Amino acid sequence: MVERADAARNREAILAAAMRLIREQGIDAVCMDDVAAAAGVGKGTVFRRFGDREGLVEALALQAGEGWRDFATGVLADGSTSAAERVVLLASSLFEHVVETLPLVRAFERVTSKRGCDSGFEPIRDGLVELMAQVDPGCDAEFRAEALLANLRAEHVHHLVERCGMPVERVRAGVIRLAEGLVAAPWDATMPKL
Amino acid sequence: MVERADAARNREAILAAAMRLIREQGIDAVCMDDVAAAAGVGKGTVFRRFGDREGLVEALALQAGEGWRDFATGVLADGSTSAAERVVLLASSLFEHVVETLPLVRAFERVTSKRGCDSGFEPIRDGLVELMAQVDPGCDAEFRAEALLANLRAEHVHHLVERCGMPVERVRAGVIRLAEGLVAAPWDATMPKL
DNA sequence: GCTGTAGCGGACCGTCGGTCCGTTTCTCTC
DNA sequence: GAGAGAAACGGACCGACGGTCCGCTACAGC
Repeated sequence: MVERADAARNREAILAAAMRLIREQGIDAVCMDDVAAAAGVGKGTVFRRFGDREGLVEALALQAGEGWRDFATGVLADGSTSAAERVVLLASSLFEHVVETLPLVRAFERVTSKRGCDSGFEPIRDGLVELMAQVDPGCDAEFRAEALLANLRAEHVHHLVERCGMPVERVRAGVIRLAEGLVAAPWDATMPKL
Repeated sequence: MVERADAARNREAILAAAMRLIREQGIDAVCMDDVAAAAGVGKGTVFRRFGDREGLVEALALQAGEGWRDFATGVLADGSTSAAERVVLLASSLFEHVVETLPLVRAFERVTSKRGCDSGFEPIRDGLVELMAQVDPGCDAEFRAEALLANLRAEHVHHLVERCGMPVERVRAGVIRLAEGLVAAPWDATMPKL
């Protein structure tokens, strides 16, 4: 059974309304009634579509992260660049994605019981672990990948920018240097400073 | 005016009850009525003492973190060890504290609007930044300190242990190697692998 | 003991996530 | 185009929970 036309229309309206509200007010200030009202539908419709609050935020994050996920998948599949380069590329592109959709990704991190910066994120995480292992076989690649990802959590980025007052540019530079440092072979005298 | 005897008794009872409930069930499953009932006091008493939910969790975190804060303050003041050694010592001791009180620190991170793994944490954070600057003048010490702390968030540790299935010992080793790596001078050929 | 006041407790309130079910609307078939 | 059946709708409703209020209690100072 294909999705009914009105159902599809409502789905889009709800996603758009929720996205706008969360961007404007932050997840904690947005309740499901607000979303329903802003979308011009009944509350029951929101829950019918998305199950619960978590489902709605997850659907939003999935939608917002689609472009980045495609890009990242391409990076992982691209054999023409070194593993180290690909790690840096993944980190910087994820950073851009997180910065651009900060309130949403933050909402997702807060609300979901799953981890990761995005839904459907696991294959990319696993790819990153694999790259880390290629760069330095014998290291704890999983721990290292997670250490990098910890610096890319929306909550962490938000903390650096809002609470520590770092400009986004400075955080970007730090993230890239950190990624470079994590994939620089320890014996490499040209390892950039973090 | 000194705190009245019954008030002090109730304060302790509430803290103990809340601590136990959060440890047993996690912060999300514990409501304020439960805490009041478990402490054998009225709900109003809980709110009178601690203001709100956040205040209660903050008081708990403050109490639980007291020992570690004292230790860390001592480490910062100890001039007989190198900056690099002190960074590693701070990281490993904080890791132990976080592991030992995981549910509580996690609750604190979730509930509070402040950041940091603990209340009264800022001076130690600042000391860590200072140490990073000593180790490598010219680096972005604040970013580097935060990068280390990001790996010591209760949520991150919980993620590694519970979701990734890493034994605590493995995470501990990773954290220590990461700290060592962050304070190893880039030109140092003996830098340990992360 | 008496008294003033800090403290107590639990009924009460508003909000919000989630459910339910009578009504509406779409789509498929003839 | 009309009728039937299913899918979707919507908002009244419910239970849980954080937080408040205020009449009552009991501690501490005299």
